[in-house]
Amino acid sequence: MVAPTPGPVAGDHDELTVGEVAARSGVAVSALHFYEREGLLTSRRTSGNQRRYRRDVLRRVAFIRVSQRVGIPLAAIREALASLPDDRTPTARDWYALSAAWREDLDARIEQMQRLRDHLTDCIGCGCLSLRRCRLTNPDDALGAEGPGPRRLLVDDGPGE
Amino acid sequence: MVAPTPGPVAGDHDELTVGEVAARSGVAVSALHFYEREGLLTSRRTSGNQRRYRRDVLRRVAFIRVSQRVGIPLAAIREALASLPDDRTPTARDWYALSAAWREDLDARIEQMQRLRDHLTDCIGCGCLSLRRCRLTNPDDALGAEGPGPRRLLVDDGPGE
DNA sequence: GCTTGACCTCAACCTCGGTTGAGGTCACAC
DNA sequence: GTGTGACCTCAACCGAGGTTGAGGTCAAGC
Repeated sequence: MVAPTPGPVAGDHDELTVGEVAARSGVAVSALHFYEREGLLTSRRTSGNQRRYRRDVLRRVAFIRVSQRVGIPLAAIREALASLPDDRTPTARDWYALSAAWREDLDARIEQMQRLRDHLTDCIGCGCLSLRRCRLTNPDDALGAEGPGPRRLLVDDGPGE
Repeated sequence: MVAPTPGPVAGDHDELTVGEVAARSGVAVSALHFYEREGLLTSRRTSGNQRRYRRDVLRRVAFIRVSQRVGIPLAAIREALASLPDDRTPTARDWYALSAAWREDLDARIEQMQRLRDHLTDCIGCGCLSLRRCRLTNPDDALGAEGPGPRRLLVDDGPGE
């Protein structure tokens, strides 16, 4: 069903068809089209209007999926990828700079999660989760990619309870 | 704008109106309605069909927001909350059991992120991100609440490159 | 030269987590 | 008893991140 059929594969070329990219990356063709529409990928077109990708598209797609997996929205991934050269295959140095930037973001997220883990049980158990002094309710992060809804989590518990 | 207006507040009651819950939790009234429709919250109705919440709804809402913040979908939060007694105010013990279950999930997520962080730079830089042996591409987690799309991240890099 | 599967575009639809607005009711204060 | 603001329901809409399907083209193999 995938590559080793005797169908039309680009075979020995060093450009990849959209189907090949899909098979190798595990991402649906429709998603690759979508990523291209959204400006995360680019492709050359053949005379017959079919997409041909440079091999480094695989690394781009991998970067996209890994980034999404940790909760980074596509818009932010697009911005990050925009720092890569569009006209040539990015070097290891290019990728290094990119991933180093992500590292900071990841560090912050990990720290936030650890804080959450370390205080979840006692905070929920004792009721302070709804108090303004609780560390969990303090939106002190600058990740900018949290979930939907208001940025502040909880603000007040009043005099009661 | 919040509680101390001379408007209609439930005041000294120990039940809360939807507006009071919204003000104290930092969650919009529309979101509270939504949570109730989705079965995450319950309320009593007055003779005039208005919602009245027990005070422990604040802790429920806090739990919902904290959980969402780490990427847990509402459906999973609803299931977790279903383990709380619906007819009485949950005890500290009830909450403890709930948050303990979340802890495991959090531990797994943190570990996954750390693995990602520790291998992101070298994997992307060296190109192994697209290789099947890469640890980042290994979907060995059992979190069940990852992003959309295929669960496997990358499967193959072929003989080239 | 024809078949067949991979490819193309475009529009519609989907889930999630809500928000917005219309049209109407409730309840507290004066 | 009337005004005002908080409340009610219901339906429509939003943005993110895609998928699905219709209708048509391209290209490799026989």
